[in-house]
Amino acid sequence: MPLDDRDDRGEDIDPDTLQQGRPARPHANRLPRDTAQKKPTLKTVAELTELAVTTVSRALSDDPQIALETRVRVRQAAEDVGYLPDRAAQRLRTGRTNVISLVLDPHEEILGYGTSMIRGMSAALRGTRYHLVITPHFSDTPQIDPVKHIVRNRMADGILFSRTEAADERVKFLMEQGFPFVCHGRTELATPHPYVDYDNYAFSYRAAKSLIAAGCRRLFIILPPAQFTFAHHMRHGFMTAVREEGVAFEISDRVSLDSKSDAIRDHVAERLAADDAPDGFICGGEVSAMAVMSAAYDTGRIIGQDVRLVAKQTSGLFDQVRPRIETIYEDLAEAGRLMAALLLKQMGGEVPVEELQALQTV
Amino acid sequence: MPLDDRDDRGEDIDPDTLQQGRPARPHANRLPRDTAQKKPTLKTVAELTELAVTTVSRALSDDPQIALETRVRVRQAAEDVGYLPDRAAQRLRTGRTNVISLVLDPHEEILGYGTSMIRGMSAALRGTRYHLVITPHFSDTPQIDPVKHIVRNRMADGILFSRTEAADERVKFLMEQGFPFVCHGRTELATPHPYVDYDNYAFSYRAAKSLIAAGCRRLFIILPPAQFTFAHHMRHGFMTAVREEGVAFEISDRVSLDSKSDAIRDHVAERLAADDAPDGFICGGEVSAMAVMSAAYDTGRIIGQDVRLVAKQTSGLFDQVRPRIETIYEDLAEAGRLMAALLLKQMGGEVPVEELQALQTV
DNA sequence: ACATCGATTTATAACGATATAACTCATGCG
DNA sequence: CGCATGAGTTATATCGTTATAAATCGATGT
Repeated sequence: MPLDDRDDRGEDIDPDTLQQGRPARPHANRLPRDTAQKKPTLKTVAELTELAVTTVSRALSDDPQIALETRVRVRQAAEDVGYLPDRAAQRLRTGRTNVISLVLDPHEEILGYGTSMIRGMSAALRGTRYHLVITPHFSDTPQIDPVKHIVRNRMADGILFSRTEAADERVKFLMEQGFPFVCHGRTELATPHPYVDYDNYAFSYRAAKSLIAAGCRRLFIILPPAQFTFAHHMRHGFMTAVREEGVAFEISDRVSLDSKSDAIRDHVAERLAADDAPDGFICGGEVSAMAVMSAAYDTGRIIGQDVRLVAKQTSGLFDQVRPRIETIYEDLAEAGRLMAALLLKQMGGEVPVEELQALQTV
Repeated sequence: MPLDDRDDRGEDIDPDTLQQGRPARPHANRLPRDTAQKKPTLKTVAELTELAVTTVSRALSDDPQIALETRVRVRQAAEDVGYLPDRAAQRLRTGRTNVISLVLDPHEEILGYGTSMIRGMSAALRGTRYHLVITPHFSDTPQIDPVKHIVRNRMADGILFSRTEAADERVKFLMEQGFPFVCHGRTELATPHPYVDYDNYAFSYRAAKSLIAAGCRRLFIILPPAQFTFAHHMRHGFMTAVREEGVAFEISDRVSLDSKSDAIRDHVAERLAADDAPDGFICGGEVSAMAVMSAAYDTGRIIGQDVRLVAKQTSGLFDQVRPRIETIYEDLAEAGRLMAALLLKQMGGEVPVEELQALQTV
């Protein structure tokens, strides 16, 4: 790899940083003396060192064929003129972008979601040649659109995404294309694929057991929309627990974790007002948990006494929510770290797909 | 502009989308017949139409010099083979990236913040040649690092960012470089620059007036860290109101909007336990408002009775928070829309800087 | 008939990097 | 003395696009 252009070590102090009145001219020279009227390229360094462009290129990528002394000299010259390789040219020639793209739906439920995950991914990518960029995607267009766009335009060398569906088009597409990716959540496709998932079966199993142990006799669970694989996992864990214990239950069919929070609140409030009102709630997300809490409040129920609630916690939000509720933590920063790590591993060379799968326990 | 590569119209139905067992081969042919063993380029289209590469290029960019009939023919042929211009090559040749970069700090306070803003920006960019990508930045490294990186490596044609400081290094740098940008929030630099800001003076002025009108006699405001310009605005609005009304007040010096929410809660709880406890709180952010609420709860205060709270609302969170609190809304989606629009205007040609400044009223 | 013009189309040269193959030139060995 | 060896360096071609200048050709005007 040529000059490490990732960390902008702050060694170039602009002396004119304080000159306010000066009109902005495009790409004003950064160096005190007018060494660089325009951006330095390999040619610039080549002329400076009286070597061929090719030699400079190889020297900068630490090719052992180039004499060590030459490599040092070139590296020094390159740094002197502030040479940075042109990403576009590198990309055109090599087909590599040095970019990893996270396709993220800045959905309401995303609250802490994206944040922590991004944090983990950035951490895992720090020190590598790769940059993380986020491509926003909104649920009003097909999930696969941004993915196709990235692949076709080679906007990245690898893709990360979440909200994986049981028959995920993105997974199919990327597998076909042989394009590196790791997704958060599994599919139910026959072909194995790389993923990082959280044990949502265990989550709702444990949540249900906990509610029942606390005395709840009618459980209500709000699931993700059915197309997401983890909806099945959550349902399954929930069903196993309620069957084992033989308590009444309901699975919301009118609202999902992705519903507007007002809709969730209204629906829950309605159910709470009924004769057969549930006394225990399970929410796989923070927004829906807030909605359940407001519904309880609005109908005069006290959380922790009249009704109980177990929610999945992915941010620090519930640390400040009162009354306190029971939460089960999903470490999304770790998930992000893992996803990026597995992607790197995958791009590093042929790896059996089993080594690219990870399940986070609750 | 050549073929619109933004919207992946879903016209290519992969017939083998269901073939699971098939091993993934890199960039398998998408078309039924093996027309394209490899990615089609201008050359491909040129051969097909028996025209020169140059002609095809110009035809696709709707050059009036090319006969209309030819343009139509070329466009058709390009579509037939699924031609998409190579971004890297375009970028190398033209120096344009067709990318706009939002540098975002996925900070805790960001909750709804980023989400809405991104939504607005995406909306404003829809239908243009530009793509929005988000470059995450964490507060443990200088704010200017990712900006420098983007400019030096020409990772984008324009930059958007938030959390503007009074003497913002990024603004200075970008002005010097003549690089297009719009920031959320103003600086206090002498040079005027493009920005979109919210009237935070009015926010805290109105918040304070409202609390006083409701009977509060000792106001407590939690400000952003002092380096951010809007900290000054908020302070000023607050001070004006309390002076006009002659009530007691305190400005938190131990915690800021960026403090960990636990720290805010502990501090507020401490103040609430004191003899001279405040009875009215103003929070410029959602996380800190939650912290104030939990502190009130933990010390046995009832929000809306014993103490009051006015918070800035940027997401739907407070719709579900109970008891309800008074909020003042800041429309971040609109801010994002505006920022992107002003950036486009700026990149479109020389525009007086006054036309690139916007202030959102409360 | 010939220069000129307008409407099209095209050849050529970049943009900045790297993969490939070829070139130097001193050294070692038979 | 000639030739293979190999370390070190370099020339050339190419990635896919577009800016620039030039070429083609029938039609027009004098």
